[in-house]
Amino acid sequence: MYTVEELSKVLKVLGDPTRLTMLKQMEAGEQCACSFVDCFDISQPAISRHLKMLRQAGLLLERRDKQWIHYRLNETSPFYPLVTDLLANLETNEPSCDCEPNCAI
Amino acid sequence: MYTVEELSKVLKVLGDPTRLTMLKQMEAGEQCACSFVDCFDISQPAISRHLKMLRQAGLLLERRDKQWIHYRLNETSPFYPLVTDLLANLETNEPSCDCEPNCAI
DNA sequence: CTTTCATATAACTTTTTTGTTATATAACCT
DNA sequence: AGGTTATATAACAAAAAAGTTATATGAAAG
Repeated sequence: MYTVEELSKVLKVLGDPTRLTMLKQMEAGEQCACSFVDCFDISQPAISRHLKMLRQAGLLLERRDKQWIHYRLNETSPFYPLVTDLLANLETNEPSCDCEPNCAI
Repeated sequence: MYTVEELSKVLKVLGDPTRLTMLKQMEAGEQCACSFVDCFDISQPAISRHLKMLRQAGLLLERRDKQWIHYRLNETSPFYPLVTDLLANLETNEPSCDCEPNCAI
């Protein structure tokens, strides 16, 4: 059971096309932050702030590998079931972002 | 399947404590607009705008009875399953709003 | 050690959201 | 008709969100 405050806070974070697309991409697995920078038409700091919001909502976990930071869905979040359910009903972004990240995965 | 644009738009509308609480109250059935005005600590025009946003997102239907307007969840919305699922996992607001609407229901 | 690359943070601007007060509309009630 | 009640809209102010450029941090590579 979520409280109104905590659920509305998470829904607000989810209610943005950039962040929703980021999550959709992480549905398939870990994503390097650099791949988001390549995919979206906004600046690197803007990407960084979107990721921070998702992290602060507890929806993401990060893993540092050398200079790259990889983000993935936090399966232990109380909102993980909600997130996966939403993503399962979300169309893959067209045209799909097929840019190659310059990290070694 | 929802598109990123339409889902993020609906989640943004849902991502507000006032609107989420309104929906929770409508989970039990139709609610008179006047009862929202009594329940929340914001002005009547603010209530009216929140209801408008929920209506414009297609989440509500309205029924006029004399001077009162009653709102209820739109069961035919493509987002109705999502909304009911969210509300089912949402705590009832404490302290519960037990103000009596002055309409004859 | 200095440069480079990936990412984060700071400072600031623009846009969006949410509230307010004042006013309009619509229905009801003498 | 004229007053009252319920709801909506307009105009505006304050707060929050989302973007930008400039700068900082931290790891890698010469």
